[in-house]
Amino acid sequence: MRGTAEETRRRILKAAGKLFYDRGIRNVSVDAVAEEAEVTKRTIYYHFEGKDALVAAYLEARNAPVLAGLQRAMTSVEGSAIEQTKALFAMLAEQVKSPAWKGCPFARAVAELPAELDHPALEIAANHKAAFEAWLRERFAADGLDDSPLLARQIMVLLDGAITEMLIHRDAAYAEAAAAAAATLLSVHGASVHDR
Amino acid sequence: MRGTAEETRRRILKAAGKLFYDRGIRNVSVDAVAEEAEVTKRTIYYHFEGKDALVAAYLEARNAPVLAGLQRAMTSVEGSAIEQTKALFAMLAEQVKSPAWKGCPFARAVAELPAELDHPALEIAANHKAAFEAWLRERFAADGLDDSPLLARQIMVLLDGAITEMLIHRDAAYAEAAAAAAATLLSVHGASVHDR
DNA sequence: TTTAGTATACCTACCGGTGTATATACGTAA
DNA sequence: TTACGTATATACACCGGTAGGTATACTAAA
Repeated sequence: MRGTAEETRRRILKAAGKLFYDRGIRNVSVDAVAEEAEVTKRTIYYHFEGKDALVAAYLEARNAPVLAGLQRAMTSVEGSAIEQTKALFAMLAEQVKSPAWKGCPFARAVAELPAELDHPALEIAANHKAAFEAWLRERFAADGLDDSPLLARQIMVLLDGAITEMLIHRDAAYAEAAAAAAATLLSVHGASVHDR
Repeated sequence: MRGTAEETRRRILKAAGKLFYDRGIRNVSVDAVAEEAEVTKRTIYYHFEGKDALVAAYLEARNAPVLAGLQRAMTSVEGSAIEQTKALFAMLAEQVKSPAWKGCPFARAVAELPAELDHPALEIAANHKAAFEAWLRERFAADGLDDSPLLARQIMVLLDGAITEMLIHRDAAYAEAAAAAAATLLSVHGASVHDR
């Protein structure tokens, strides 16, 4: 059997994504990915240089969709920066209800991979986080908020903090607490509920 | 050769702690722990039921010292809740400078271990986080702050968020942003810089 | 016929874990 | 004090399973 190379590659990546995210990178063997993708291990090594490259490709593939999801969570609601930021944390609170939710794939990859081995995945994760922070900065600056670089950074901290706490406690209350904190910070920096 | 059992056990735990924290739990074999502890693997399995039990014991051993460190970071400075909370994040900003710093061992364990396997370490991590949150709650209530449960929760989010971001970016700026956010939240909830 | 892609089978290293022999500390009785 | 028995503690050697990775033969499309 032989589909196109691109199709096979996508199937491998999809299987890898599911398993890596669900069980953790080091807990998933290349054999397991092969079985999930209904492909032999040799085929995986035809398409990817090794497990590390597969992991990097997995994170790379997650980057754009996750970023888009975060942005959509905010822009899909009409309203000020405060209301949109609240929507962001509301989405988080919603996600934790699903047992399949396992936190942020990028943060988990960094937590799992020893830094000194400079795994290619580490840079991908850092770029992902930096990208959303930059997007937030623009968003807040567009609303004319004071010190949007600091504000964006603080929202990132709240976001990843809420994810971490929810992963540990499996309790949406942390997303709600983070939402309230975000609203407070935004209003202090000049945001009002009704502008824009 | 034979020291006391307690001494050997401590040596194993010390070695396990160093390696698990430095490289990640799944990246460290029992053999590696044995070598680091200058003990044979069989000795480890005499003292611990298995790797899972060793991991649990490692986290259990970290609980009290880490908690004490966090509390000391706050109580060692004179001043209001705001000043003490700032000191907490200042300690974090200091730690990230060390290359040996690898974030929160509890959060990393949770990120690395698949939840559905209900590894004993997961509960230990959750209890640790809950314990510091409870302590913060008491601390803030003692200062007469509004809604100390919410406030404590928000500080926890900022704390673990700052740790996550710093682990990813290796940049103390996130601890500083978190410190500023914490100060803002505290003052909104009734804290002043000079009370107490 | 060539060549990109897939399958079978296999390799070596190392994983967590164990069977068993041995060495030492310590309570007990002469 | 000494001799001894026993529980405790460590060492050595080993196990089956599985990890990441590969040699090679085959297959199907161009």
